[in-house]
Amino acid sequence: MRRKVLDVAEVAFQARGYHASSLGDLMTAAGVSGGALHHHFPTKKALALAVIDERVAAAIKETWIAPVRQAASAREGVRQVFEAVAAELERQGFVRGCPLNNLAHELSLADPEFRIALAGIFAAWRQAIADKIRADQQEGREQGTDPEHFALVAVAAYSGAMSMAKTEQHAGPLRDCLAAFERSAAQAQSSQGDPGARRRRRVLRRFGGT
Amino acid sequence: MRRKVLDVAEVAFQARGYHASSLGDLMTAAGVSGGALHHHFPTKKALALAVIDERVAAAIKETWIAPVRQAASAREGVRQVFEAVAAELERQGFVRGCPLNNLAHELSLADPEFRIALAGIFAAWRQAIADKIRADQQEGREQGTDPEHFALVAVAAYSGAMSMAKTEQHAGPLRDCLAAFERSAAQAQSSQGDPGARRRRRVLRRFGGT
DNA sequence: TTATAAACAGGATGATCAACCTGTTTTGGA
DNA sequence: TCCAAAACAGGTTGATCATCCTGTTTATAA
Repeated sequence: MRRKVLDVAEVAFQARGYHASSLGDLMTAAGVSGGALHHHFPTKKALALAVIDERVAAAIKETWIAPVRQAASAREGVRQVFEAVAAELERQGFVRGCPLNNLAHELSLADPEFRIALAGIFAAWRQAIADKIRADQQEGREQGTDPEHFALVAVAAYSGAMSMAKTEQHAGPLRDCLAAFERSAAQAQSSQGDPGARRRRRVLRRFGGT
Repeated sequence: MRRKVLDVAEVAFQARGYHASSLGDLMTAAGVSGGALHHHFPTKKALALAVIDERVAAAIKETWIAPVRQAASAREGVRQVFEAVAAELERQGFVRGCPLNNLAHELSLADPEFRIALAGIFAAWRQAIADKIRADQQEGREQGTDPEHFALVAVAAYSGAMSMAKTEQHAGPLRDCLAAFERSAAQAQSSQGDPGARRRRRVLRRFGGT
């Protein structure tokens, strides 16, 4: 019952937003009485916090954190996620937007508890990518890359591209962002002829080695 | 009177969002009677459309489009805007987020008219940056850059970084994004040792020149 | 079996909302 | 000066909202 309410609330908050989703709507959609809902979630805010902590965080983990960890490298992981999300949007023919960003925009300024919960998910998201960059570096790749900067730009570009994709109802921005990312990756690879980068890599391989 | 209502609505929609701002709040804040408000804006939706068309579009023009056009180059313009916005946020000590993105997330799926109005602003924003890249190219710069890709990534990175800045209530993400951008620009410049790029530049300078 | 609490039902409540409507005032042109 | 239209006032309406309250059922453990 609690699970069903969370299912319905997750979908409704994602599709219509927090304020536009009334508890009456959720009760009807979930087939739940007011008493039951009030028992599990005394207030609407409590319900939203549960959705954020249990569902939105899980969505980021499944969509982003796990694939990036499993990928051959951070760049390859980011590329795969962009590709997978764009493909899924094209398959669905509809863009609902990023669950985290959708709620972050509506609720970050509404209540400090919302804001902190949402900020924590952003932080975990970025850290997973930065950690992957650091792992790459320990294996000799990505010597000139700042892990935090890379993670921030990846998350920011994804979030912003998804914003536009949602507004335009088209996966194009995600595709273009992916294309730009791949082009810059190719450029970075070709510019490894940069003498500074090559020297730095040798040094770090010797000093930071296994 | 109409102007005062728009002023108040712009601030309220930005700070609390569309659904969380009641017409009663706006009437009180603007010192306007219900009849006056209903006279100028028959429905709440009409008011929101006016805010989008007249205020949000103007904000993007002032903050982004005009500075980019006036800048020495597209990259320099983007850099300046990031710098100016980050400095302003640090001065205010509070992050309200990007007006366009705030409304885009809340309203894009709520109503097709909202969505189309918002998508138009995004398109104009991107086109101004892409046009500046093309102008740069006619002057011999940015030969290897795709104008649309560059514009999309700039807007996406800004939007996403601002999302995080709003959620974290800190300008850090904007600063980090700017730092990553400047680093990649330096890298791109150093990799202009790429023989193809150098040759292309000479050719275009001769052909497209003044 | 019985005691106890959790889970749930269904409705009541007061507040708030957007929209609307009927008058009154102000403005601008003839 | 006169008239018509725009601008505005102030209150009403019916709907909807989140919350809460009183019972009833179900599960758990002694």
